[in-house]
Amino acid sequence: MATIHDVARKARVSVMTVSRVLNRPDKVSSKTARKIKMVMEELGYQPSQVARSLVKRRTNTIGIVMPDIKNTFFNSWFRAVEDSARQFGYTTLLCNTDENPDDEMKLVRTFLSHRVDGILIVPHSEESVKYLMRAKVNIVLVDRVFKSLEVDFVSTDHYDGAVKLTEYVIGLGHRRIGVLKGPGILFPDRERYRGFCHAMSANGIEVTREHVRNCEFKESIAYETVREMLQAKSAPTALFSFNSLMTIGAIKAANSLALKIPDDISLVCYDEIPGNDIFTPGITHILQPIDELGKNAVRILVRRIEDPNRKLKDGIYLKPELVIRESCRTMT
Amino acid sequence: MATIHDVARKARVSVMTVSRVLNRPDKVSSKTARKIKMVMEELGYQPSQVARSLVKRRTNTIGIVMPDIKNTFFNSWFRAVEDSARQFGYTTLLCNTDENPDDEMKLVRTFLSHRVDGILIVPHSEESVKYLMRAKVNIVLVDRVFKSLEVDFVSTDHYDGAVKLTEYVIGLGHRRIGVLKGPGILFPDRERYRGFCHAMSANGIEVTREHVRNCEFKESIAYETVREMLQAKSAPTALFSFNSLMTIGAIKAANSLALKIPDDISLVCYDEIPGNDIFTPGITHILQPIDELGKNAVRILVRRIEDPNRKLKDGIYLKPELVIRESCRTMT
DNA sequence: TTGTACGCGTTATCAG
DNA sequence: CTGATAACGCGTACAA
Repeated sequence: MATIHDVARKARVSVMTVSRVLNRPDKVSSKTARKIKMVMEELGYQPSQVARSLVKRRTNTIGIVMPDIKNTFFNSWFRAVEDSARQFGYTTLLCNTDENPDDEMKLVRTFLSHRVDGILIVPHSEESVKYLMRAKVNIVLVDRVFKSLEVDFVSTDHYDGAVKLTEYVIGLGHRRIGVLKGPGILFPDRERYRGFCHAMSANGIEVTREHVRNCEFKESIAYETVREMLQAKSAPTALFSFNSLMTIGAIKAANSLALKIPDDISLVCYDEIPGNDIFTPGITHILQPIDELGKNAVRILVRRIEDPNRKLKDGIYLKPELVIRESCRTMT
Repeated sequence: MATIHDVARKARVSVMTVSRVLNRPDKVSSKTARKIKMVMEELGYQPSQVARSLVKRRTNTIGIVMPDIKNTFFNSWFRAVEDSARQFGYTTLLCNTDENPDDEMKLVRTFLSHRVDGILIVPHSEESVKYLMRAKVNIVLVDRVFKSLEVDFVSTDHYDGAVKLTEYVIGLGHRRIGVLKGPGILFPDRERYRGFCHAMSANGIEVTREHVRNCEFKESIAYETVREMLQAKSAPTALFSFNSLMTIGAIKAANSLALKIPDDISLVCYDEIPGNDIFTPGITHILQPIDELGKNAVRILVRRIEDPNRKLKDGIYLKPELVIRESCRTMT
């Protein structure tokens, strides 16, 4: 691949002049500029970002660390991220952690060695975030917040979403509401549960242990759990699933028992499951402002890249939206 | 961020020795090696890939260019790609083209300037591919093949898939089969249509113009088209949709006319639509070997990176699979 | 308006 | 086994 020297030689000017038509086009006579551009074209010259990065100490890249791009939520989010990043002139490096802390740490290290200008991370472990902070890397946490850490973050108001969803279900007359939650390690999981409990007690309904289940955010576990719950004597009349995978497990469980949604069991969940707009019944769910989550994450990261010493930490919670479909029946 | 010089100074050795513990650990006494490693740890030193890239002329990155990561097919594919790329020691840069040739060209240029070691591209335009070839970049075409170009590629045998699917429908007794295809610009589109036509004529069925429609791979157009087709006097009894978006449009069209799948209209398609494993009726479809498509693309690209002068061009077509669900009725 | 000299962080070469 | 020196391709003073 041609270098700036090749261009300079062929155009019979110094490399500096070539460099200038790239960076300070006004500082070079339009005549030589034209000639140089021609030569660049002929040679198919593309300035080397790697050389440029070395001297400018900026790579114009940002690293994205997430659990799994196959998850609808994450790929939609990434799409918004890539679009805005590109507008700001950044290229995105992407990798998946599968919620594995070791991989997460390794990947973070890899990004560091690539000298990305900043990192957008949907973290699983606090370790990698702390590591990044010690390394003074520009970083924005997405979705999962660690309140004890002084970092920029963008997340959804999961508490609010859970309240909205729970109150909707309660409003329909349900009292025995089953909850499919995670192990309570991640921030969104805890917030959603907090929101659920709040809405319940605010309506004078007791949260019973047997109806609150840890499904590990896994389809298979949710499937078994729901099958068991629905066959119990005091089975819940409605289910609140905290995550798409668990929702899918729940639907399959209901199907396997030949229970109809919403006639036999009502179902609501966080996030939209794939195909929800196509098939019936559509599941009533909490829709996160995914695009905004992406745009804001990039906006905040770019601001920090441009002003690394900025004292103020930005942390925002965006409001989610209740999308009502046909998965709940009214209890009379 | 600490440099190799900082480490060298603090460990009271030359930078060369530090460099060696990273690259030729055997060429340095274990004693000094240990000391140096300690210092690296203390300083949180991460070797700079950008400096390293400059001298080695290798960035250990590969660029992925695709239409849209939100498409299930592409995000699954990318996942397989990222996994294998990482195993080979590469980090992935990812961007979306939305099938826009101008964006595609720009993004390709950006990747070039970042000096990626190779590019995996699901191309829309032949232009960008030619450009890449002229620039002598290592490149593997994925899914969309340009037969006139001497490039490595990995694709599915779309012809074979279309034949299988069409014969299945014909075997069920259908004769009036509607086709929702694209404009015939892209390779898979053309191959699928070729396969369809072959299967039809092999069974002595004429392909009628009115049942072959160009839907531009868009949900909205497919929706309108299918509504129109289904209301015609000699409406098809079965529909073959070439792509997920069009399939969704078709389902919505059938729903809007209160036509049941498969009772009133049978439907088959290429690729699995989101949620197909959850809802009923599941749509009978052609499943591409997505993971293999990803793994092989990386494998071939890596081989070319390691041996850029390799004369032989690798081109492989993987066989797709017919997945039978409940979206077709038998014609008696 | 254009050019010279140096540095960015690493590795390769060649001595010691 | 270890070190000095010269690249790698480009941008930034500072000169001319």
